[in-house]
Amino acid sequence: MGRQPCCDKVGLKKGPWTAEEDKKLINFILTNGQCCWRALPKLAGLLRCGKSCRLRWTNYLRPDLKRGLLSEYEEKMVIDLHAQLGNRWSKIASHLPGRTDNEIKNHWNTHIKKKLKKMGIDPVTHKPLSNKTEETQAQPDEQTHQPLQEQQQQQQQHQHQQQPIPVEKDLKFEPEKEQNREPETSVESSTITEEVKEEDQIMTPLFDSWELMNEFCTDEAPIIEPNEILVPSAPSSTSPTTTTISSSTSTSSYSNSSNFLEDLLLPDLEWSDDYNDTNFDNNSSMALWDDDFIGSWNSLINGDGDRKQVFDAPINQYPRVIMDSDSWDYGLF
DNA sequence: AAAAACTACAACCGCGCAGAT
DNA sequence: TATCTGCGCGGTTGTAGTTTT
Repeated sequence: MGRQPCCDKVGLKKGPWTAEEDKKLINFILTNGQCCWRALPKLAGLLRCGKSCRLRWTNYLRPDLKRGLLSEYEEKMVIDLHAQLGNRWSKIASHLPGRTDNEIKNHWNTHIKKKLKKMGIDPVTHKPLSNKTEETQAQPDEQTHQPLQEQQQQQQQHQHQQQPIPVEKDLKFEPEKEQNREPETSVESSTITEEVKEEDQIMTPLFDSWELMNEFCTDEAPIIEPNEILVPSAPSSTSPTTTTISSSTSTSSYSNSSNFLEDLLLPDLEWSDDYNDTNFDNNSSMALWDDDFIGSWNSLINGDGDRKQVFDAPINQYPRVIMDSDSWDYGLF
């Protein structure tokens, strides 16, 4: 009958994670991969519920995460996607590799909302704010927020002009469609989209195509097995070859010890023999953990300075993560 | 210098869905 | 088929850090 409960919650620790706990979690996942979250805490020696472990891993410790503030480009993406999808943060996050739904949600609530309001845009409807809507609609709408596109669909349905677009269609980010929007329904959105499109051209090397991005979903990423983790070991002038990742910093008030991952039972993290044999061209070779990324993670975990600064680089300088389905086929993951 | 107010974000909570039994 | 759990999602809370008074 059914399954065992997630956790008995008795004697389980709550609140901020400590460096020690992070160490255990990382260590366990790197060694064993992600197994079922329910069993993980026990196996990893953690007094946490599986849910908490999953959250900690997916939102903070996962190696393919970008850290730091969202770039302007990412912000625009979020705004545009929010106009289409509403508060479906995980869907929005799936379009922004390396970003988590939690991160985007927080950023939306703390930064973007204010920004839009300042610009005179209703962050809920993405329409220009009138005094009336600002005062009387903002709060109630928040509860019953409908994505702009859905509102449009309803309008369209109402007008019997065309068949409704299936909701799932929303999940595809289609810049072309943006252009076809009726101006009065997405003034800001289309403006943003145009800017995004401009940037898109610049960003093409990162996001090979919108199609590619649409297909990428962090949630769909295969489980990373330890023997599948690729870490460059080739000498680099800019980054040490060591894969040592040291003590983490976070709100969990980590120690400044730089020996964090020295203690980890890291699997042999070496170049895969296949690494240079992939069909990626060398200039755009991708790895889960490339030099820059390892450096960034080192910085993050070492706590050397403001972690936000570590990633305060243009998006095209972010470490790349596997995001095209072909990659899975070549044993990189 | 200290207290209050504000900000940012990690973490928690509760719910719903999908799948296991 | 019914029951129950695992997991993921979105909303909310707690708290550390920062700024203002």
